[in-house]
Amino acid sequence: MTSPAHPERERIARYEPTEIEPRWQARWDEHGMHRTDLDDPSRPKYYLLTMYPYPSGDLHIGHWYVNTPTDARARFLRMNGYNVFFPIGFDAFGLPAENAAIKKGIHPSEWTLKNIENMRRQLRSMGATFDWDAEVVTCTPEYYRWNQWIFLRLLEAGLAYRKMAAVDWCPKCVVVLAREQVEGVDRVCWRCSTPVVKRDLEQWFFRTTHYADELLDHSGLDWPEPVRVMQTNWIGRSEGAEVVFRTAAEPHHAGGEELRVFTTRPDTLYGATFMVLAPEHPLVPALTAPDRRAEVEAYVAATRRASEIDRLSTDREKSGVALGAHAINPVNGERIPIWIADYVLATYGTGAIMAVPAHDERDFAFAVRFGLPIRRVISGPGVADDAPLTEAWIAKSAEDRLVASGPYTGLPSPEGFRRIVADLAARGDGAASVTYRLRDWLVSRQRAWGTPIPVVYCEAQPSCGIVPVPDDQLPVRLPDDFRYRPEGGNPLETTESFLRTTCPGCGGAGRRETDTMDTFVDSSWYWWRYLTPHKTDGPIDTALESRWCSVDQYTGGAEHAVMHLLYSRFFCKALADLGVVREREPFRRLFNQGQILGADGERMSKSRGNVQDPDELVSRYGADTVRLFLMFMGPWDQGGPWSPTGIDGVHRFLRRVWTILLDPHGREAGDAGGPESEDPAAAGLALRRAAHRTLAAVSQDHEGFRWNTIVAKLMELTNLLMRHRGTPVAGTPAWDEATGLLLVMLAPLAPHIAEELWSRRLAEAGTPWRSIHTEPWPAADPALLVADEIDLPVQVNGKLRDVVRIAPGTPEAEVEAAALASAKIRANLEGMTVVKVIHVGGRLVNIVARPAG
RNA sequence: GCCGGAGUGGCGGAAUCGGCAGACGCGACGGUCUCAAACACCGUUGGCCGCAAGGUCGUGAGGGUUCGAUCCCCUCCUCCGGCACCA
Repeated sequence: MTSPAHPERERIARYEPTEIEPRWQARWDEHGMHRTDLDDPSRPKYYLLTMYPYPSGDLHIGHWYVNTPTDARARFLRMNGYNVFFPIGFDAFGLPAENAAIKKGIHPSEWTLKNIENMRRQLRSMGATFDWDAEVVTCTPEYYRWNQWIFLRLLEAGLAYRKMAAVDWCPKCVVVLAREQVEGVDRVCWRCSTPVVKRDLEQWFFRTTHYADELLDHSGLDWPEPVRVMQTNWIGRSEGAEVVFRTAAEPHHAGGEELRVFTTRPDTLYGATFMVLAPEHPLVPALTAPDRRAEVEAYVAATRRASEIDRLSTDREKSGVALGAHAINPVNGERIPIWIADYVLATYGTGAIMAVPAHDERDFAFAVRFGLPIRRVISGPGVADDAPLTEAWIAKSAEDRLVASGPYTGLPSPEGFRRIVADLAARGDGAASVTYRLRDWLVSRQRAWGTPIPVVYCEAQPSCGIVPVPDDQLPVRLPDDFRYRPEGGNPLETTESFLRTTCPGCGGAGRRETDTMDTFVDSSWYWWRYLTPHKTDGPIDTALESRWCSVDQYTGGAEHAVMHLLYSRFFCKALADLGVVREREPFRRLFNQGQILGADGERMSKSRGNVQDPDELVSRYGADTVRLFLMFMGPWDQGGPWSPTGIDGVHRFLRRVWTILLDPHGREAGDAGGPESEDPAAAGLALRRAAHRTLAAVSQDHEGFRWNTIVAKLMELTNLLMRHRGTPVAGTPAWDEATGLLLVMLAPLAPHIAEELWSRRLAEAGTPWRSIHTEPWPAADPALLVADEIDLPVQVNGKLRDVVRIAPGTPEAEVEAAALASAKIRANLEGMTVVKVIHVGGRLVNIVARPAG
């Protein structure tokens, strides 16, 4: 590297990020620069939240992709005068720790805490401004105690309750399986390949449906439209009616049982030609005729092996079985057969539908498959009332009207809807009703590595039943000594020290609940805990919550668009109603960054072996280069497969900045004659203009998280400075202004190199050190943003033919005259007649012309 | 399958109130420096035709609206995220 032939380049030290970066990180720590004074009233607050990571063991490049741009925003906002709170923590309960524990025979807590230790170190190497004093680790009793406290409050409020629900069960491992543990189309256990079965268990739920309508309301939230749409569809509000059918008497069944169906189209009630129950519907056994029993039971068993995604696939051929029973249509007394089919879900509506094949696609497919009657009861304008149907007729127009519907025949469809519902309601055979696709949140997990659900089953005689653990006995701690047994099962069920307790009600024998909570519970309120992570007399400091919430900006992956964000919104509303917090919405503004995939285009995971280790890149290029490269790769919301191609370009850019700042007068061997001939004053003005244009654009790009274009613009400015290096412009006040702005603009993105060069600049000027990260973000000078001439494209029939140079504000007529005067344009208009001239002010002129004659 | 998103040079991407497609970077090619190489710096770089001037095609495919479409509408293809026990 030291060639005597290059004396110029030896004047400055080489850019050595591995030397610079740890030095500044230590200095920032010493100065406590990133500890937020939550009580500072002098500056406006800004709560910047990034989704906390799962401590999987090693940081991969995806963590950098998620966190370093957010850190750039934190730094940018501080320079803009905000008191920024930017905390970090660990989402520390979950399945991988249990898997590791089973594999290595260690306690999941040991595995988790070790991972956290390593990840803290790696996170620090980003040079991110996390406030580590606020750190939260959800697997600590200090944290999960308050999960339990919140659970108890929800229980008291009737927002937590128990009911039966089906789980996927591996009979061989004797465990409940997560969805990702059920593999393949034949749905077998990931460990032992045993076919998975459904098992019904009594489980705990949170009543998210209580807030369904409020959750549909996203007003006042600055969230990406796709997320709002996905949540709206997920909640899936449907307005319709419940209609009460009754079962008919059969040799095997007395009849008269109520069968409630939910329908969004009560106006098609006369078209119901059969009824379909979910195979899990409680009346199925009673309704099944003896000669159908074998077939029905086989079908129910088969359904319980299928996933919901398969069941709802419209791609698949419809399947089902008739029960050999009938229902009576309340409007016309008609007997229609009752079937079961897996496309009807027990968890939606009433678990039963009236099938109107003429006007529902799924029912149509089912009727065709099984030869069931299809009866048109809605027709449109210009269509015969009995026109045959080749597909379901779904609300073709506002003028649709009822046909073959008894007294309702001829009514417009909406009117028929209202009248039929009103008449059913008057007779007690139905009522208008709203159903949601959203289900209550099943929070029970049959796992050992999670928050114990704080209830006790009293085993005294007489029994107190299910007794909540009193607040003063919280936390219910996980045992330190549980063992995963080779024969499987939830270890909590066999850990006597945990299991055996006394009933808080009567003091008699009691058994602890062994279900733990879904880890989404942890992540549904962690941002409040960041404000006071060690508070012991409650989960949340209300005064700080009032002051700091809602979160001003939340950033995280789009994979959380629905569940995590919806659960968090549910928690916020429930806790607001309980008086624990004041705000009803947790996150005012949301941004979804994309995901970095492995080089193979698949999600990065250890098992796939496609994980990119950032440490390696950091030691080779430095954190600043890695940060900048991730921001430069493309739009932040896009993500994409990992490829290091191009990281050298970003590194070269930083080296050029280094060279420009430390050696402004140097020349490189390959430099051309250079712009010495240029007028230095004019060049200086051009430089200032470029710097201020860059500043204006960069400031704007920050608001939209457009890191890639910020970096590109800084590169352009740098290229311009490079051209003036070694010319009389270098070292002038214009040069100093431009290089100063460059450093300030670079500071949020590449904080170490900016700080280093800034400190040298201050030292050279004899000014005492002040961190560049406390510099105020400058405002662009509007006078320098206006160009003194514009190159205006001129088109003929939409094709670019010439460019004319005009002064801004030139009157339209003059611009058009100039365009028409151009020799190239005249040549293109040869033999043509100008039809019209379209002039988009300051943007372009388009001359529309036709062949003459 | 359903819901949501994305397809632009050899590669990552830029430009969307409908107005110069390809900014910036990688790679490649040529040059300066060097005994040489590396580094650094300067220049060229969408395809096709042309010595050039210039022309022409071109933003996943096909159609439409418009003076003008990467951008709006319709149909289709591919990939990514989610689908309720991964986080």
